[in-house]
Amino acid sequence: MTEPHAGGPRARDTAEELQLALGMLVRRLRAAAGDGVSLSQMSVLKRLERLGPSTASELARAEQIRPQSVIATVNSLQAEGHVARSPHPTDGRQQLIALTDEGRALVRRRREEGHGRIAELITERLGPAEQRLLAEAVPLLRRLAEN
Amino acid sequence: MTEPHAGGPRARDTAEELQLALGMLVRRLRAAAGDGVSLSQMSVLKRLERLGPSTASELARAEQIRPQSVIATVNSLQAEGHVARSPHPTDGRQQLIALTDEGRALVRRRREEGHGRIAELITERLGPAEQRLLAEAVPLLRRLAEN
DNA sequence: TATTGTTATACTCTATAACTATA
DNA sequence: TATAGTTATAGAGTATAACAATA
Repeated sequence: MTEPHAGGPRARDTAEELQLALGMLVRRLRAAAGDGVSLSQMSVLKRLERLGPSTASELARAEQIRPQSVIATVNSLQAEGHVARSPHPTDGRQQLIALTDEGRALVRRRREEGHGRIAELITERLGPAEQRLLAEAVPLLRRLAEN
Repeated sequence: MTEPHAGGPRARDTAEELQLALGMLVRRLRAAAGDGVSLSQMSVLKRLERLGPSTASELARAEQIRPQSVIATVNSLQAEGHVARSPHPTDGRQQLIALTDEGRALVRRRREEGHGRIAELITERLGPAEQRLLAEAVPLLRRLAEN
């Protein structure tokens, strides 16, 4: 019964527990998404804040979803006044999507409020050492999620 | 500008990064869900394996979703032969939901295969020390997700 | 009356396929 | 022909509201 060098049962157990926790956390967050802005919408708004004005393709690549899916989200955000489209200066096929002032204010407000439920949970349920451990682990999750 | 005693900016940053990584990971896992069994379906199957035969209410509580939502998932699992319903022995209102032999075999097979994409990602992208760190952090995520 | 399960319906999120406009 | 954006449509996942059956 030799162990696989880099993983073995531990990786498998971690995977199972992680998947379970992931599902539950996402459900909890979705249920708690306030302000009338859904998780996906918020994700796109934050992405625009980081990237600046972007095309649908760029957003889709960053979010790891299809351009068609991003467009659906962008349409709803535009209808609510959080983003605006403008024609690309040189390529007539492209549309630049950008935060409106209102969208930017929404993201800022959300950040100041502590990112809602998840920050509350972290401070309520984890001690200082555990919070540090979690902070170290999050970049690893990020690596798992990246393309 | 006094800091909250147990959190402060660190918890807020962790929350933001965690939420971003969470969304991306779930999308990646959903896209990779094989075997014709979705993430929610698999979650219910695993839950039944842990809990044994359960009522819809019990499952809903464990999964943190509404009984109506669990019933939709159970209906699809039953149509595919992975679970079966039987009347509760003493309470005529309740239905016991249990894994069929086929459902049990599916969960076992999935575990032997290493829980699919997520275990692969862990062994491919993280070194041994990072895997240990992640394994320590997963129970914390679990705590955040619990009721 | 309270509890359990259920059906009907709707919304979010994402996908695939097919179309339009521009390069 | 290739690329960017888009529309149409569908399926998973979950919610609320309303109802039926049983306790």
